[in-house]
Amino acid sequence: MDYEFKKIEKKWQERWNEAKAYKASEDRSKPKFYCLEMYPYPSGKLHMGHVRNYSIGDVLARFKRRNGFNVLYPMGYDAMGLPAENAAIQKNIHPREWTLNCIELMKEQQHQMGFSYDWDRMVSTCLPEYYKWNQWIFIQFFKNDLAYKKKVPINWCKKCGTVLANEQVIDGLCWRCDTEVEEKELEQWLFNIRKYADELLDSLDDLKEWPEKVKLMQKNWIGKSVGTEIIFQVTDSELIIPAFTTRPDTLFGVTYLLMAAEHPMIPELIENSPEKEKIDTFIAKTKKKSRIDRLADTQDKDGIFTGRYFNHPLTGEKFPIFVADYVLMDYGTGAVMAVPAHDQRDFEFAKKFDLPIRVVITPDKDNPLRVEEMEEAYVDPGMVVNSDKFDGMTNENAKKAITNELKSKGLGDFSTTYRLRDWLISRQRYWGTPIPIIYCDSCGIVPVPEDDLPVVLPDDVKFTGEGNPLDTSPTFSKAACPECGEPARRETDTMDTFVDSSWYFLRYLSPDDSEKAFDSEKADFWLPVDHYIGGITHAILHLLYARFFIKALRDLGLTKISEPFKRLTTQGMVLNNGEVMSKSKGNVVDPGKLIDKFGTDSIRTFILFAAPPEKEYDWNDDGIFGASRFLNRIWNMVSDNKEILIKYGKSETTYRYETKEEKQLARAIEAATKQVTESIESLHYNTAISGMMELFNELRDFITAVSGFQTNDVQAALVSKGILRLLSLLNPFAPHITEELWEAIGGEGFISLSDWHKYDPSLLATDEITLAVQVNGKVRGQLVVSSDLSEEEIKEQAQQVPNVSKFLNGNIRKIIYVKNRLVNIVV
RNA sequence: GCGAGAGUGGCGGAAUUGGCAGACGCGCUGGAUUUAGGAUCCAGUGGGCUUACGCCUGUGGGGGUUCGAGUCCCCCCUUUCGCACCA
Repeated sequence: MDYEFKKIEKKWQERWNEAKAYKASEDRSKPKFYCLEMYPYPSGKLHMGHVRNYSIGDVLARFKRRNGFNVLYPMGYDAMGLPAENAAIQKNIHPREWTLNCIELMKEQQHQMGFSYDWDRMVSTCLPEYYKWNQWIFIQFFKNDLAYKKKVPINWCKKCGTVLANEQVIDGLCWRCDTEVEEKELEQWLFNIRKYADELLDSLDDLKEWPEKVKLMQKNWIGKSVGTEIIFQVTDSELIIPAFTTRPDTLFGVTYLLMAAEHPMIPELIENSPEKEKIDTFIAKTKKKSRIDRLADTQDKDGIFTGRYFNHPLTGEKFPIFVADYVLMDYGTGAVMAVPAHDQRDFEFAKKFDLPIRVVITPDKDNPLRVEEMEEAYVDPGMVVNSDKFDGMTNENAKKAITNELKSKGLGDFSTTYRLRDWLISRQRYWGTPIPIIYCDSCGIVPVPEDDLPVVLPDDVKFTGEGNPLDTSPTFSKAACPECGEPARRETDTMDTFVDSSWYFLRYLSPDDSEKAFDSEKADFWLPVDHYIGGITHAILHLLYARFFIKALRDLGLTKISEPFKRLTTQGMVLNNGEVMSKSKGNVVDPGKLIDKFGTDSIRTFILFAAPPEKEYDWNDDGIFGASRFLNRIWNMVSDNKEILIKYGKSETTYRYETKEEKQLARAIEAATKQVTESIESLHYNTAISGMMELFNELRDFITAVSGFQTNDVQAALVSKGILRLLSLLNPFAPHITEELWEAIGGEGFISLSDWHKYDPSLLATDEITLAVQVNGKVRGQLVVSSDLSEEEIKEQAQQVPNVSKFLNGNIRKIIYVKNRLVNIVV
């Protein structure tokens, strides 16, 4: 008979609510612990990924609370974004209505899961009370040169009339209407994240409790590269072309120069070229294929001679200038010095266009590389040759020497470039934060005065699926210039929703504050977040943006901290048959149905037991029966032993345990406490649960083996202690059933707010130890000895073990004893 | 191509500093019991050999270090993830 989980779970959720059991405040008498989960996009339905994410966090929050921490554990909704707008288009429902409805549904399911959030702190980013502060922060950024407007290339869908994010371009086509995406230049708003590139990179080292993998991904994304910028003089011209290189040591091996098709200097360079038309065609072709084909054929290099030459900065020699499709405008300077002997791409290009190849680095100076014999570029370190006065240097030394030479002649300098680009935040969409800017013909770009915030999203808009709905509002874009009062135009772009999520964890600290974005004092108290849990999918973008925000806010004097998240756990995805769960694949497992069938305690216990948090988990329905059975067995064990639990439950009496069974159970209780405690701390919830299962098995074995224990004070108290301990340890995982059983046996208050047990190491010690006895590393028998026996005696006894002696043959070379573990006899 | 992980029973997964591989659960097999439930309880469960005590073998493959290797070192294979012409 299953216990009545539905009734019980509802009962305790209501009790916790009424008592505001998990409310957090700035109580300075206890150490603080900020436990944060990545807030969800409110799709309306919880999916298994959410269940896993929040179960991980909830166990931690409950554990820390019971260990004397003042725990802040909030929840909110990342409520702006495209799905709401699509719902508006498809179902003719306003995004706000759709979103708020979804939030209610989602919140209801989270309540059902029994997560111990402080719901009074809930935040929804789609409300003007929240996005007002996005706008306020934007204005602070704008005033401090962290937000600026610039013409940038973007993905443009003509049919939808909107910009697309890179992820929304699929095989060069618009994800929604399959129209070919154009590259276009548009005036867009950007955040100057590059200003923080160095700090974002360097302080990764301070994040000791982040997964290396995530830090590495961020490092690669920032892509810092140190080198030299060299100025190349165009022959018979005043024009100069700067090029960035990480290999200034190969400067004497340069035999041509390459420029990106988008390079702004090209029109001037080819102005008078007889081949102008051909070059233009090539450039047009290259620009068009950019994103689409560049990904497809990264091997085939193509280019065209511009008809122009440059003079080598140190030798004065004349070399040709090419336009090449593999040179990118948005990295470095958009121009590259080509060294075919020491760069594989240049090598291939030189072969194709029959350009000279000059060896300037060689691995062995007595036996230099021969161009004729080279089948690929030599890119490793070596000795400098054919480089005038730099010959004989190691190439590492030559990097500095050659750069210094260039520097002294005003032809170059040390330089650093980054792969990281500034963060483009403009979106031509409705359901986001309006960018608080007004364009005035006479005053230019003017921020909305802070007193006029928020700039609220208008309702008089049409959702047609084409263009920015904000442009359809007859009123929104009309505004008076804040400076001169003349009629002006309001910005209709909205912000990327990653802006919302870059600081929401600060808003939780004072969600109802109408005076400021967040309370700096509270931020100093609660931040950094002690443990942040979320999907690996956000390893780069969200986590990098949030780190950037905190640093920027710090420099604005609003917070003292430099890193928002102290410890990070990226939980693995929940798959189904090896595939991501998605509506289109029809393989979504609905947690709602499972809650209904098994109860939330079983689901929580199961999902945490199934695999360690960081690992992917391929969903399998069967396993959940195990968790459900486990809880039912505990329920029955408590019911069967109710009398002794009520009688001995609160007893503090300590007893001496005499029998083997008593000693074993007493020890198992402490061992489980130790294991569960340590496993939770290291987030190995699966082994924590197996530890509790072992304790249960020990209790069951004791109850079965020792008849009449109910009437024996020592034994009844021991069983009672064991069961209570089990409930206590289980509570963070299965909070409802444990509260109910706790109450049923006369426990006072909430078990979820009771003190966590410290294990007693003295009870862990045994007076008998079992050793494995090996001969030449192979286990041949076992030896049970008293724990105070000397090493000599143990070695002696080991030889007498029945199955061991026959392998000895009398010639023992060595005996190795590993304390409490084994004896290995080498013959 | 570059970078970072991961390979353990039928399955999910355990294994302190190198120290009895397979904890715990699922599944499966056999048994008990029952107002038949995905119930409960007991026993078994890596492979091979053996009537049995036991023996051999076994953590992707191949070498090595060691009294002893899932764990450390070298080479290879498979696989997942990230980046992908970054000058």
